[in-house]
Amino acid sequence: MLRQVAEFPRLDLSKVRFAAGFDSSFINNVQIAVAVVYDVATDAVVDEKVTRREALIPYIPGLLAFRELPGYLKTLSHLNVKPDVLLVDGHGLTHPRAFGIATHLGLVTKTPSIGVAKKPLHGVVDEEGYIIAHGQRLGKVLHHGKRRLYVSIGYGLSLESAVEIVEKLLRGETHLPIPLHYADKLSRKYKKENP
DNA sequence: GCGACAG
DNA sequence: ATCTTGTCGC
Repeated sequence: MLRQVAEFPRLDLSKVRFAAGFDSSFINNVQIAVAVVYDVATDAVVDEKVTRREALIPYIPGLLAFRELPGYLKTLSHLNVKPDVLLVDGHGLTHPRAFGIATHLGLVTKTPSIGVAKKPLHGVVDEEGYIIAHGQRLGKVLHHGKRRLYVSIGYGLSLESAVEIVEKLLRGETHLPIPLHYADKLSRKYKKENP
């Protein structure tokens, strides 16, 4: 059971202008960590950085942050635009220990964060699509086109805000919200051009 | 012991 | 995540 030791404040969306998406590609154990900052006000990418490093830990379900977080922190340190919110490929509180990679990144950087995963990891989904984990509604399943997205609180915001932000960043043609979509594209492109 | 298991 | 060809469809 999760003891609520953190607040899940509702965010003033008019003050959430820069949304960053974090994603990784791998060449064996070399992580290519990408961050793309999107300006919600002008609908444009305003910053993007790529970083490479050797991942020291293999992928183990539940321990994703141990493998990928260091790369994200390194990439984040190179950004020129400071994000208002962080979108991470993976889960936040809808995690066996209520500490997925989105939560980890948000806590370490003291920045509101959201987990956006393509597959479920923990918890049960109720009739309304909410993901119940640790006795609370910590995430929500969003249906986009024919696919689904598992959105969860990362850190520093309410589930309502997390969902509101993700839905605002969804575009008809893409599966993932734009910042993550661009981050995914950039990481693959970088890998292809820099074997 | 068995099954589940983000990226 | 990554390995991978053709193929169905807008």
